[in-house]
Amino acid sequence: MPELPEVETTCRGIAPFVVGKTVRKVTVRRHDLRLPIPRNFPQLLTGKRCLGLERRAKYLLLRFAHGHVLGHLGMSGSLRVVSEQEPWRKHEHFALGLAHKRELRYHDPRRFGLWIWTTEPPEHHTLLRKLGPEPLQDHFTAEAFYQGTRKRTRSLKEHLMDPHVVVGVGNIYAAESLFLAGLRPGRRASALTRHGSQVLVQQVKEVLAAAIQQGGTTLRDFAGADGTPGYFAQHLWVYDRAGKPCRRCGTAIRQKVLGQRSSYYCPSCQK
DNA sequence: ATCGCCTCCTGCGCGC
DNA sequence: TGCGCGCAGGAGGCGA
Repeated sequence: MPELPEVETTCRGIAPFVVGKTVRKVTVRRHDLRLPIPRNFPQLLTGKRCLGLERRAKYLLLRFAHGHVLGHLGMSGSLRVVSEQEPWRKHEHFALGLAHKRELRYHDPRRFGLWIWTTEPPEHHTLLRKLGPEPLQDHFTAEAFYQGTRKRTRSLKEHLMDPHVVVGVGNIYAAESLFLAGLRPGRRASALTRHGSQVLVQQVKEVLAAAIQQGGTTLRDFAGADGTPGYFAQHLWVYDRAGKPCRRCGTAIRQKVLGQRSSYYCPSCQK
């Protein structure tokens, strides 16, 4: 299940097979994702050349001359490039036929993902309009993050995971960056200090950059476009380690639910 | 505006 | 082995 590094890994992995390539064929087996795949997807895309592929937050944008495909992998979505001969797996919902008898296949057991068409500039689309800054860009600053936490009563972790505050920080990387910043996930956001924000923002950037470099995190079923897993999981400090000894001090890692999501922290290393 | 809870869906691992 | 349960990497939508 993808967070920003997994989406970025996917984006980079499929780009060579997609960008500049003409869509030969569109096959949709199931339309009923979080939002329905448009019925006219095949007519819209067949014979059209993909002019660009980019990631915004955890969304993927395929640019065509007449509009954009806007995709999101949800909790369990993944894309891979396969030979068109390859038998369809369970939960593969659509395929874009590409050059050299290859196909881009979308797999999503839980169907929380979405693939839609938009003719507006994608940044104006309802789903993208209100998103916060990209964490790896310079305008995601400690000062801006600090200001956003003022008077916020929810937990620091929920705040960090809010895509309107900053995009791409999901449950794993929120836990990891809070650990590395030495901050407890359950503290009120408003209790963050300027210095705390400085450290946290720096750690968010470092953790995400490192995860991208490692090809993302594979917990259960994430794999890059060629099916290879990511290697970040072996570096996790706290995520999914409840009861296990802290890798830094040996204290048992604690688990606590915040905003309906499991949160993990070291009660000794994080204040 | 903000918060906190609910929801969508399927699969997996656990305890009995 | 089989069942029921809780939980899973996201995020929009709701009522308060």
